[in-house]
Amino acid sequence: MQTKAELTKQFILETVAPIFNQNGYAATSMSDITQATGLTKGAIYGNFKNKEELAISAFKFTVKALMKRIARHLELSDSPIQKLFLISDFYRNYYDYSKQLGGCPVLNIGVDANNQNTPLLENVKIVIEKIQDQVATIIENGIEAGEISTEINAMQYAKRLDTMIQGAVFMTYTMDDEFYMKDTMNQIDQMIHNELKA
Amino acid sequence: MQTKAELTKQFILETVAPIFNQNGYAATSMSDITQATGLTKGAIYGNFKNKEELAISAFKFTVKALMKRIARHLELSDSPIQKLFLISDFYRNYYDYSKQLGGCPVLNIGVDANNQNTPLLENVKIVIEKIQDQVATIIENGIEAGEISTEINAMQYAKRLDTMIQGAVFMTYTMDDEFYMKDTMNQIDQMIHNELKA
DNA sequence: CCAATAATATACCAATTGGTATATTTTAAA
DNA sequence: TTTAAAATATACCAATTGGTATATTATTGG
Repeated sequence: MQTKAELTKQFILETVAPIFNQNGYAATSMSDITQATGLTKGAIYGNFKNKEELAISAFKFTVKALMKRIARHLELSDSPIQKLFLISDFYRNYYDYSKQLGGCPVLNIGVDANNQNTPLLENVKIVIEKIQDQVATIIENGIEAGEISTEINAMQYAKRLDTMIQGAVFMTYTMDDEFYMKDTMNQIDQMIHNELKA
Repeated sequence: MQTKAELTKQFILETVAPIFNQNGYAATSMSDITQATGLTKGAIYGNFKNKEELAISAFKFTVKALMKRIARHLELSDSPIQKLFLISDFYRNYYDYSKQLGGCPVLNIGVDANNQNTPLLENVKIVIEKIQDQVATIIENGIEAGEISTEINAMQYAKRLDTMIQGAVFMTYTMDDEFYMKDTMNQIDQMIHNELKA
């Protein structure tokens, strides 16, 4: 059984995470947080050392939910190459899903923290590396399974896919137009077909 | 001859633009601005209505410089397809150049203004559309000149290029690693060769 | 060189910022 | 049910926020 405090901490994070994600670090005030949670400063500062620790925890909270969701989606197939198609499939609906999170945490916090909040930025970097490692592993498994050409540099392609996806997320949000997301995913599917397949 | 006030206005913009671009709107305070310029609030508010107008003017100032630089680079060839290669060529060195601007204004202000500052976001949208129109025009000229396949949808490809470039800018800045920029530009060159060429 | 005006500096405003010390309430084990 | 401890609320802090009214200084055309 969870203690009351653990539940409160959880509640604060799930309430505050989308706010930080939407507004950014500086534009989110402690009074935004007390207002949204209905709690007082005592409760917030009792559970988190300061604003920065809260922002980092909130980022981790959002990323954890996102990663779990992706991982679950990738379970729909065991085939490495099909898993790659499942990634583009996941991002086809990412605009709607990520809106619930307050936007894409990697993009938003990545840009927001740049030259602003070093510890926060470090956490974003770690997440990006983790994602790319996972995609690279899928590609490597595909090569071993004979599904993907041995010519392919797994990490390079993982980074290419990640770069294209982040570009599509940025354009989709900024222009408020899902065309970018959908078209980029079509482009990625074509890449998998034409360049990656053995 | 420019009046003293016009020179001051110019000076404020060139001093303040990179600060807004780096920090974002909320994280840039009026005292940051007075400190950086060495001017007082009287001078700032005498030249700009308020913080928002200053931020918008600063964004336009940066974009103007950037667009001029790109336009000049594209003058190096008259051939549409060579102009496309010149675009990727320009962005190969974009990390170093854009650092002087305080980062990529489209990416930084685009993300920062999302759900935060509607007038600022509108200005970012207009810039993105303008850029895409220009690229689409180059592609259309290439089709007319017989350099580019008639199968190509100019605007779709302009958006794809823009999306990939923005993704590369984001990854390069967030990871502080130019690999993303360089590799994406190689990828774009390959696309031009393999998909666009007539 | 002078006067009208434009430009900038100064001093101030209420509101809000992140954070803390302390008081109060709630929790949970005995 | 009592009680020690944990969790939350309250009241406060100095510093900073964006912005303004007014005083002072520069500028520039005649």
